[in-house]
Amino acid sequence: MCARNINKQLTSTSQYWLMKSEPSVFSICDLFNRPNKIEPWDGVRNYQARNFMRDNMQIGDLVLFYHSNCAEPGVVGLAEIASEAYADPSQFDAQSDFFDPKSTPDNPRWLLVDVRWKETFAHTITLQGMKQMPQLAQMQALQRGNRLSITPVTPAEFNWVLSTARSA
DNA sequence: GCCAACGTTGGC
DNA sequence: GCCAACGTTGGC
Repeated sequence: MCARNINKQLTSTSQYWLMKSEPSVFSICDLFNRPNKIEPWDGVRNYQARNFMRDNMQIGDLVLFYHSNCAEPGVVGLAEIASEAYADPSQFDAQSDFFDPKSTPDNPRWLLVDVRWKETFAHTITLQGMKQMPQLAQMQALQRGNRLSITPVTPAEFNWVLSTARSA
């Protein structure tokens, strides 16, 4: 076993995540329409978000799928982590917006995981609504100034959002 | 489109 | 290692 795997076992902290996507770029409907409903989550270019994928995510972890930078920002559905972290191919593609000339296949800087659709909520759990919920007052994704596209979610927060979505 | 907040870059 | 300049995110 390599050091990284040992580290992952020791430091794994979350089974639940919130992942943001701009629906004009990639929405939960786009995920639903993918073959096998799976999409490689490419384009993450933030070290903290990368480290979550590399060090803490595990296959089967559940994901709150969040639409950002749109008319009604909020959690729109549920997905799951469907792969270990691996090199993001777009970093090697000179035609891609995500091209990184400083990265090499021998030592890739950026990783991704595959994400699989599980559920699309009947109603969006809006950012505005979540801000009113005392149960979510500590939720990392809701803290002022937070811009991370991937954040851990506690089991209590996750269960609250999911039960709210399903009872709406 | 504005702009606050934040991350990254690079000169020194 | 500091920090100013710059780029990006994302709510509004």
